Amino acid sequence: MSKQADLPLLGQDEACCAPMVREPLGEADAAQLSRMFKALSDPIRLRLLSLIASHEGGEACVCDLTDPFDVSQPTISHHLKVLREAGLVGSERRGTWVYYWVLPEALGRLSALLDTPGVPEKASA
Amino acid sequence: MSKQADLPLLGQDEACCAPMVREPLGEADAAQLSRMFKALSDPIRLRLLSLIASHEGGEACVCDLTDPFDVSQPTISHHLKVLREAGLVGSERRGTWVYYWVLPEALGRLSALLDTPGVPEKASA
DNA sequence: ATGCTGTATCGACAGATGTCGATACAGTCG
DNA sequence: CGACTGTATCGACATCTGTCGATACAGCAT
Repeated sequence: MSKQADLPLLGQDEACCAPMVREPLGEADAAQLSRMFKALSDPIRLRLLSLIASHEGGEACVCDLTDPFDVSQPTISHHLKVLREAGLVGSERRGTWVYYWVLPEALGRLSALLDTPGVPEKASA
Repeated sequence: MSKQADLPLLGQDEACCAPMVREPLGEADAAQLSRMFKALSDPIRLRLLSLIASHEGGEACVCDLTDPFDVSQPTISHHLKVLREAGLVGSERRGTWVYYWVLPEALGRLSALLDTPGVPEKASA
């Protein structure tokens, strides 16, 4: 995590949305999107994200997120930071605990990008 | 991010599909999905994928995929291999040229995973 | 066969990433 | 205040990743 330090956070506003099946990505869009996908490219981060997203109330305390994994607390903290800096989650300290929640717009944009029009895709029953 | 060499290709069949907002990912699913996201975590691969996906006929020759980038031909070949081994694209040699196409099911599964029920998400007009 | 073009593989290297233990910081509770 | 718990940062390290030039391989053309 060195290059990209100067980027504030990933904005919730930039980056294209149309399915990539429609038109080629520009360099800038690709750069930004790739940083979000990179945040999803680790199994622990993926599980963290799903734990947060599926936690009741839509948010989870770090204390809930450390136990399920076999890695150290600093490592979890590091992964949470990556998710946060990718713009995928938000966080806030409330008293003793720090809470994380998913930013649905970010996930939604990635989902839309990967959407493949024309494929049934299970008709989310 | 270490073990994974022994995995053949990413199967088109395993891995969960339900939005991660619904329930936490298991370790196995997370591992497989993370490898797909890792393939998307590079700007060049993202642009390659979108070039392939949006190319007429749904497939593109490597010869069409090399020029648009500032990197060497071996590097493009490497990135295409990563996409292929992640199960995101298929490829075939036809005479002199090698063609790549997107595997919509794979993208669709990732899209579904990231889908955030309850967010308008632009109502794909 | 010989050469030529398109694509893949190899070996090497700089830089990025995940992990850890140690430690600093933030709040709460005696 | 001082001790204690929860979380973040730091520095170090092994491994992984993207990139290159060199080269091998595949198929067409001469």
